[in-house]
Amino acid sequence: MPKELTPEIISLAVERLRALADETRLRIMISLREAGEMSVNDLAANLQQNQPITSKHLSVLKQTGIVGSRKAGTQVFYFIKDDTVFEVCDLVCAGVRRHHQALSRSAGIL
Amino acid sequence: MPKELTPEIISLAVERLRALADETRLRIMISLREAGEMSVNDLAANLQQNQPITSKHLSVLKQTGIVGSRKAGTQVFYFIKDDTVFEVCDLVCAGVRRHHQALSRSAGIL
DNA sequence: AGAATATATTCCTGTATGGGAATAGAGCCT
DNA sequence: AGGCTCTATTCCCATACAGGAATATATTCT
Repeated sequence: MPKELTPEIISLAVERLRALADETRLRIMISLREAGEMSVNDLAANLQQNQPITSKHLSVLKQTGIVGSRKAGTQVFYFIKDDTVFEVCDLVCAGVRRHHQALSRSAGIL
Repeated sequence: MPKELTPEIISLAVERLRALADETRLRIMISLREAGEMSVNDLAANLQQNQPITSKHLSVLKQTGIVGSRKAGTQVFYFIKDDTVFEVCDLVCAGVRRHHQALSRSAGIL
């Protein structure tokens, strides 16, 4: 845990966690991680989701500083701005796996 | 990112992120990290929150495997079960700080 | 058993939010 | 300018959820 855990930092951390705690947004992050950068339409197609919804989710991610954007003509390319979110995802997934396996074990025992 | 990112793992990761993405629950985690383990009432007092609310949040954290509990008489002591959440918090807070500082800098320039 | 304490659960309410549909805005092209 | 493509925004609806109050459950003690 960081040195100074002020209420403001806590609040911002919650905001960032909330931004990641959504399936569509997490899938956006996964796509961006793989592709480097993507336009809104490409992302929407990749997620099999509407363009407006994709755009809205991207704005949430951008607001918290997780992703950035680059304009190229009529398109807007989004990219991951803060690489630490990858480590966050890795850690969360690792924890999920452990918990999942523990549950499977106890279910097997029962 | 872990090797196999199945829909199930993604869904579980979202569930765990959601569990952390709440100010009260994050403060519970901070308290537990500092104290090792705490009873529900102690936590409620520490958070200056009702006992039922604290209990409800603890059940959310427990459901996702983030915390565990130990019964001692009429009391129930909760403790952190998955240490990776600390690293998650550290990473998120670090990212938040960077973003926050970047915003401060650009605000100073303007 | 009855009282007291500690925890969990239920019901209710207001708010926040994800998704859908329609629309507005921005930039390129002829 | 007009049309076209891409993106952002708005409105609406249904759902989820945090918080509060009251209550139920469990355990210890006399």
